[in-house]
Amino acid sequence: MEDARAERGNFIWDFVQEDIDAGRTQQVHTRLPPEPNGWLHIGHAKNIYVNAGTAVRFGGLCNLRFDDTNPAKEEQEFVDGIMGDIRWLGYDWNGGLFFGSSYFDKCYELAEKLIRDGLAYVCDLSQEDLRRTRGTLTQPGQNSPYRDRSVEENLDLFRRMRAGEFPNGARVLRAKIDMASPNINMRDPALYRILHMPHHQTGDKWCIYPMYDFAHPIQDAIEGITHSMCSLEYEDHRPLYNWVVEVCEFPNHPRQIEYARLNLTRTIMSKRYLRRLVEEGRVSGWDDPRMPTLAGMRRRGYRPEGIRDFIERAGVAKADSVVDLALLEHCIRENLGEVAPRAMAVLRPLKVTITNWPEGKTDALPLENHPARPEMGTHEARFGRTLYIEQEDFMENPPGKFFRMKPGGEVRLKGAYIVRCDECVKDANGNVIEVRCTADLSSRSGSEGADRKVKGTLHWVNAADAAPFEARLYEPLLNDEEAIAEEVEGEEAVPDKKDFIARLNPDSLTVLTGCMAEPWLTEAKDGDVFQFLRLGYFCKDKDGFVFNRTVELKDSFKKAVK
RNA sequence: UGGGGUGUAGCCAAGCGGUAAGGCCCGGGACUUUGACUCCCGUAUUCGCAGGUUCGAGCCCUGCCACCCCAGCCA
Repeated sequence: MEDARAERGNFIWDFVQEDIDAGRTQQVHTRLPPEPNGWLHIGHAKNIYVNAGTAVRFGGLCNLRFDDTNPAKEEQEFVDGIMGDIRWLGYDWNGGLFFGSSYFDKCYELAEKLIRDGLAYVCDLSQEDLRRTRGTLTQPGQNSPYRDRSVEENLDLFRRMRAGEFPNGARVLRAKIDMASPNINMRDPALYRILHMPHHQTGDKWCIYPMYDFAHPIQDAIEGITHSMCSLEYEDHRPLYNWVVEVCEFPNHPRQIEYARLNLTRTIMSKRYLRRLVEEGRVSGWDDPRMPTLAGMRRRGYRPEGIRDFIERAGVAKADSVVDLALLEHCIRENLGEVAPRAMAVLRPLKVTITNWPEGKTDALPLENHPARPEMGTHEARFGRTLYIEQEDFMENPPGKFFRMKPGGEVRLKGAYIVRCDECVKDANGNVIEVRCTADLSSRSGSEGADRKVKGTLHWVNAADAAPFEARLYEPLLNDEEAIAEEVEGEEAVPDKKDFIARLNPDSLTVLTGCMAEPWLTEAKDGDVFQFLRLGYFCKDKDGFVFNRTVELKDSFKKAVK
């Protein structure tokens, strides 16, 4: 069954298979081309799945190549973080680690070749003039007055661009294609721009940098990439991609294949805005548990297997889509449910006194770490006269079908005894502060009398052993479009969604204080995840615990106790 | 009113001329030492719309409609 799912293909694999069958592809070779201008988010996980995953599927190679052709936006911090995240997700770059910037010499050389071949020219038009002469969506552009410069003049100018003789923006190297092309990307696109700025890899060696459209196909071709997967917005760039590969006369011609990027409901997936959240201090960093970054999800306790499963189940296609967050949560829950040890803790303690249990006596009870996986062993819970249960697990005047603790009712305390609630004690304000119960001593779990059925089972902790803890409950970073629309600056009738201000759910962070039964929990390592029965998952984090309320109760129960 | 794409259930998504896979969500039931988990069962007479071809169309043809992307010296 696992195999059936793993074998389920996608349209990209069909293309690759066709190329293999037709003999066009010997060994599949793909690449991951992250731009080091931010940390990876869940959307990048799809790109990794598509590219690295395709290499895995066909027993091929995958390179990691940082697409760092624009020093203005890129930083070393991000290249380190990205490598860690890719590894964490479970992928690697068996084809090698590369930097786009290490091809700057080759790009330059090819640019000169294009000039000599009459396929590129130095254009002196200002940015504004260039924009104006490019034409519009419906009108063709006009040839640049510099379009027919001689090869010698172009070469001279281009070399002087490289030598740093001109200021930023003074000139640009353009491909000589067709200003009347209906595809605007083919209207003599810029190949090189002047940018006097040090680069995190090449320092101040260069003051001209190749554009993505020029550099990317060159990098792919040089590295022997057979299939280059990218998102839909590059479809219009494919003719240019092919043009570059052809005019540079590479023997290898990679095939660019586009797919729809991942969108998730209520989730901000724009690096630009995630970056803004970090820079404005609205979150603690790229790894804030509210962020949709891989680092943030890792801190929330999401496991890479769950994320991979999600990406795979969401599918790869060309239709624009927005995947329901519920699918991600389902995959995470399913994965965590399989691997997380069970543990008991109480978030909002309510004191319970077992009146027929002697003061000072404790009973050590074995609890399974995982009900479906006995090999995970057991741990010990100590039962005593004074316990804590969840405040929400007691109701003095419950509606029907309330299976938890109520006056006169019986419930089982998980792994221990069936207890009957005799009375509750209230404070001056009428709040219930203590519940007094009688235990059925013959009903100890595992004993003869234990098979008596009661409808409800509750988790609990022994007051004497309970260790207080704090956990942060985060809701994911939500992008509530209606609420956000109110915050849009300006008064545009139809604000561009790119102008929406990312904002945090005001209730997105709550600090919970509770009691945990098992001291071993506090000794857990960072990243360890535990399922707290019925409540959700805790992940040990560098700053304490992060709590995910991923277990939802059925509506039928919610209605019953409403 | 240019070009490139995409439209199959509430959300994803298979389908490649032979009579609509699967997952999530939702509903019902069984089970249950947590109402979770697990497990069954159910959920598109119909594939953006309209014609046409065919014994037969989600798949082919024609026309229309809707949505997304492109006018950075970003990627």
